[in-house]
Amino acid sequence: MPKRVDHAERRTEIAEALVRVAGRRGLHAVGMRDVAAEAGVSLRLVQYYFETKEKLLLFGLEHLAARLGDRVAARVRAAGDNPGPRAMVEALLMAALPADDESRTFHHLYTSYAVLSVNDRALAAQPFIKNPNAAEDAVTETLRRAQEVDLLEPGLDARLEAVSLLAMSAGLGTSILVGQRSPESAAAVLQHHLDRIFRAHGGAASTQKAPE
Amino acid sequence: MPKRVDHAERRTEIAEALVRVAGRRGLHAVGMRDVAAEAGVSLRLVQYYFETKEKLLLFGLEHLAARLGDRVAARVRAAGDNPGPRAMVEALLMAALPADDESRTFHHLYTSYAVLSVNDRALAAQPFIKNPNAAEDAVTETLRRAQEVDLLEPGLDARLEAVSLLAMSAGLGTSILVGQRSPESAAAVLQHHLDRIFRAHGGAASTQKAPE
DNA sequence: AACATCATGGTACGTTCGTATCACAAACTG
DNA sequence: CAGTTTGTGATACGAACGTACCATGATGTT
Repeated sequence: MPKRVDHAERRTEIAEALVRVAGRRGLHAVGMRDVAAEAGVSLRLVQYYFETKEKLLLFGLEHLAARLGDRVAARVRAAGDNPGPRAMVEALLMAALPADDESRTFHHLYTSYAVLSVNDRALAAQPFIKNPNAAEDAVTETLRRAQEVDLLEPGLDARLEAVSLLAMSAGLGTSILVGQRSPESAAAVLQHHLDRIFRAHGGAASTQKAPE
Repeated sequence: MPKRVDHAERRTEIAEALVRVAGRRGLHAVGMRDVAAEAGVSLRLVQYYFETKEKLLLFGLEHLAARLGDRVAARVRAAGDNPGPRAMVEALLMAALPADDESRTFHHLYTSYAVLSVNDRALAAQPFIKNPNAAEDAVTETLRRAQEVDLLEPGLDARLEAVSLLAMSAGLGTSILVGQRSPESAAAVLQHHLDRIFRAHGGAASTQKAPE
């Protein structure tokens, strides 16, 4: 049986098993044995590809962040081949809302990791500062470009608006997660705020009606 | 030694020990023995006053929510004997930001519980829907009163603004918690957004200095 | 004074968890 | 073909955890 095997691929499979089972039962309740069972391999194998649980968790977080990034990028791409600034920002923010099962899991686990990172130096490093900062920069840059072609209300501070939007999106995401708010109502709140920032004008391709 | 003892008081002491130790080491890492040690009692005692760990956690959450409520109320009261709507909203939102150690612990643990509540029906019930809804109602009501005396920019939807503000505050809180943003910068973002909603006018006692 | 009840301590039990160990077959290397 | 490396299984081990059990002194009641 033991043929040569691609470690990276194997690790990814196991990490995805981790994400699945953690999404179902909560990150705190996941053990090595659960991950092994979910991945359909033996406990020993999980140990073999990640020597320790902490390394598994760490890799799981990186994997999760990467997948989240992919997802956002896909949404932005899906907004059209040359999307306007508003459509782009909208896609980015909406992708971050836990609307479907997959993004719900993302949000749930990302928050779980965030909580762990408060007490675990190793988890804190990258994803909770670098990634949000990247998102902030991206939104800021998009807003700046919108400003240059006069698509924004005058007198706005692009970075400040970017931070506000992302904070709002994150906060709304959490309230969806705990069941306080529906995804639709959260999306409406975001739309409303975008309406306030972007100038209303005739024929743009962004504020259509009901998204999926 | 065994004299008659006030159970409620005892339970509160233990719950506060739970909050302290959980704030230090993370909720996931707290066991009965840790709580007992922190409270300076025996393991048996913790078992005696809360038969099961789940009940301890549940009570801890209730206690935390109540203390958080007290804290917000105190901040609002501290805003003056008859604070204007803006000062009131400001106090409420700022109190929710993890600026000092105590509110940092609040935010940390509240988020921990929120994550647990996704998979634990018993934890979900009250605090993550009822309390936020109450806050939302309070802010909405305050904004409505501000509208009546023409303190807001015209044409705003009070409830929508309240939701936006609270979501932003929550999102900023999390980013402070994970170390992405400073409390000062988060406060500035909130102030900026309040400036946009409330009409600028001469002598209010709220929007003092410069952001960043 | 006798007795029930309350508060508390100590400790044992069964489980689960992360990790380590032993064993072995397949695949590559020379 | 011999030998080393690599992938995989089964299982054992020690620690920690939540809970249960047993004991006992203090308090209140009759």
